[in-house]
Amino acid sequence: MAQEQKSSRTTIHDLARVAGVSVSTVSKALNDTGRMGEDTRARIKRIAEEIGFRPNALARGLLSRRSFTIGLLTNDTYGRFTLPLMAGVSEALVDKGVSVFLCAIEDDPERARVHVEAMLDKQVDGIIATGKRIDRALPVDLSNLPVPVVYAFTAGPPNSITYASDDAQGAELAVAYLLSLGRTRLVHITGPDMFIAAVERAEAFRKLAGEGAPVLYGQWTESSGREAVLDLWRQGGRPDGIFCGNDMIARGVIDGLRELGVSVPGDVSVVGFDNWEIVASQSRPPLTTVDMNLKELGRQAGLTVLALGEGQILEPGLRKLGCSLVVRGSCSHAPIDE
Amino acid sequence: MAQEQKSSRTTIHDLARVAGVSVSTVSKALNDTGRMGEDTRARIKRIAEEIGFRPNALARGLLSRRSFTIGLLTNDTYGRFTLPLMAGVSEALVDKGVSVFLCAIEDDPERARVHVEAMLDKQVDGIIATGKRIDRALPVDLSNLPVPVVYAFTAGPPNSITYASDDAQGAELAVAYLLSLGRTRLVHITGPDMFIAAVERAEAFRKLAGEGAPVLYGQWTESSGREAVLDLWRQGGRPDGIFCGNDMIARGVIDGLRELGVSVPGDVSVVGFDNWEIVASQSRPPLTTVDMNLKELGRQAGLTVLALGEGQILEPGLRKLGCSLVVRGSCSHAPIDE
DNA sequence: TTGAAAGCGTTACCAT
DNA sequence: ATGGTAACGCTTTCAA
Repeated sequence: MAQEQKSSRTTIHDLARVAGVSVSTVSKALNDTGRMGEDTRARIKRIAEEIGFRPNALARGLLSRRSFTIGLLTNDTYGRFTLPLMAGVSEALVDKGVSVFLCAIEDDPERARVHVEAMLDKQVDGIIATGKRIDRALPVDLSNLPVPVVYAFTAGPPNSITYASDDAQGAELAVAYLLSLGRTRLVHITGPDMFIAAVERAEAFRKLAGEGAPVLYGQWTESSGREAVLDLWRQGGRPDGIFCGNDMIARGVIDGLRELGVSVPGDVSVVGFDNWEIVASQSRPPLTTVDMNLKELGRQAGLTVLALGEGQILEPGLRKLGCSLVVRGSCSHAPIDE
Repeated sequence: MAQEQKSSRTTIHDLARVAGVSVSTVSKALNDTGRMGEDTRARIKRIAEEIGFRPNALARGLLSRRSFTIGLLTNDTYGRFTLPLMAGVSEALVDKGVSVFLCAIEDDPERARVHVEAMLDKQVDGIIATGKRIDRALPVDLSNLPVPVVYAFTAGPPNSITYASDDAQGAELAVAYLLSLGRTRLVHITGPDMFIAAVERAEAFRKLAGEGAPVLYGQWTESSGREAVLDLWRQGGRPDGIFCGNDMIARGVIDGLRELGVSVPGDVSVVGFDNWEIVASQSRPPLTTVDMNLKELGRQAGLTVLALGEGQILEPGLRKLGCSLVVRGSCSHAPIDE
C-alpha cells in the first residue's frame, strides 16, 4: 500500500549494540564531549552514519529543556507579510536545527488560544507574533507566557521587544528619489489615516516634499488609488511625482493615469510601497517601490527569540529596520524645461 | 527586562503533591483512564485547572511514539497555493492537538534535505508535500521516510497518495457558465502548454466550447493575457466569452479589452481561474473565477496523513477534488440579437 | 480505589 | 578511555 517503508527508527541503543560499546560512549562520541580515543569516536560516528542513526529530538528536549522549535503566530491571512518574514526566520534558524510551527489565526481569540496552548504543550523555545499592521495587536494575550515572545510587524505590549520596518525612513527614500529625478510637484496617495504606518509615511513625505504637499488618505486598494488620481486631475491637480502608500494603490494610480492619457513615467513618476513582487513587477510599467526587508526582519526576530530562550537579557523596545528602494520602470527624470 | 515571567512549568509531580495523590493517579484522572472515584477525578481536574497544569508533549510523545506534529513542505514561495492549503490543514488538525511545521524550500535540494531531517528528528507523525504545480515534484526524495507522506498540489511518486484539484471539472464549470449566459464564440487564453494543468483545462474547454475553439497558450502573467487579447483583436478575432487559465491572465485580458474599447462584461464575458482573492476582487470589474478549494484540499490531506500515521491502510492514487465557481462581475448575459 | 515501578531515548555525572 | 546509573515528565502495567 502507500506506506510500506515505515521502518521503526533506530535508537542509540541499537547503535551501541552494533558498535559494541555502551550508550554513554556513543552519546559522547556523537556529541564530541567527554574523553575517548579518536579512533573509537570516528568509528562510532561512521557506524552511526551507516545505519542512519538520528537522535530523537523529543528525548533530547526532555532532558535539555529545549525543543529547538519556535512558534510563529500570525493573523495575516494572505501571507503578504508573513511569508517573507517566515522565510527569514526559517533561514536564520534551520542551521541551528530549529523548526518553526506556523499558526494562522483569523482574529479569532478562541482559536488563537488553542494554537498558543498547543505550541506551549510542545515546549516551544519561544514565540514570534506577527501580523499585518504594526499598530494592532493579535487577538490574544501573550504577555505571561513561560517562553519569550518577540513581536514583529504587529503591536506588542509595553516593555516587549518589537521589530518593525522604518516607515519614515522608507518614505524618505521614496520621496528623496523623486526629488532627485527633478520631480517637484509631489502628491502622496495612501491608505486610511487610522493606520499609524500611513501617518508616519505621510509625515515623512511632508517633511521632504514640503508642508503644503497634498496627502490623500483613502483605502489600501487599487480602486482607491485610481479614484484619487481621477479626482485629483478633475480638480486641476497636476503633480509630476506620486508617492503611493502601497503597491496596490500605485497600480490603481497608474491605471487612472493611463485613463487620463498621462504618461508614466514620462509625465509623472510613481513610487509604491511594499515591493509586493507579484503586484509590482506585473504593473505597466513595473513599479519602483520601497521594500521593507521583511526577510531580514524575520531573521532578526528569529535570532532574538532564540537568544532570549538561551537566557540572554536584551533591552526591550521597538527596533526599526531600514527599508530599501527597488528601482523598476515607473520613474524617470523630469523633462528639462528650457 | 523583557522576559520576566519565565516561570518554570508545572509538572505532574507538582500537581500530584498539591492534590495529595500519586503521579499515576493524576495521570489516570486527567486522561479518563483507569478506575477511581469520580470525586477524586473531578478534584484533580479542578486543581490541574487552577494551577494551570499542561502535560509536556515531549514526554508524552516519547512514550506514545507520536508527536502530534506534522510537517508541511513547500516550494511555493509566494504562498499563493500554500497558505490556503495550510489554513485547511491547520484548521482540520488543531482540534486534535496537532501542530504544523512549515518549511519553505526554494528548489534547493540541500536545504530541503536539512529541513526534512530536522522534521524527522522532531518525530513528526507525517509530512505533507506541497508546491505550486501538480506536474512537478519537490526537489527532494520523500519516498523512503519512516513516516507517511501525502502529496497535495505537487507530484508524488507512483503509489503515493496525491491530492489535486480537478482542473478539467473546474474548466467545465467555467465554460458551462459562459455558455449558459448565451456566449457562443469562446476563446481560452492560458499559460504554457508545458503545464499539465493548462493542458487539462484546455481540453475540457474544447470539449464544451467545440473542438475548433481557439486555445492560446502563453505565460501565466498579466502581460501575456493582455498581449494575447490585443493580438486576437488585431487578427480579427471577436469572441464574446474568454476563459482564462488563471486570474493574472484574466486581469491582463480585461486590461487589454479596455484598451480596445471593448466592454466587460457587456461585449465580452471573462472568467478566471484560481480565485486569488487579492487579484480577482480588485480587478475592474471584479473577476468571476474558478476556486480550487485549496482549503478543503488541505483539510483532507491533513486528515489523511494523520490517519496513515495511526496505521490505517489507505488506497494509493490521485484524488481529485472538485472546484467551484465564484461569481463576481466580469460576466453577463449575451445581448439578445433580434 | 490508589500507588510503585518500569520504561520511552537521550545526556550528564561519577565510577571504574 | 569507557561504562553504569540517574534523571527529564509522562503513561502503563501490576500489586496492594
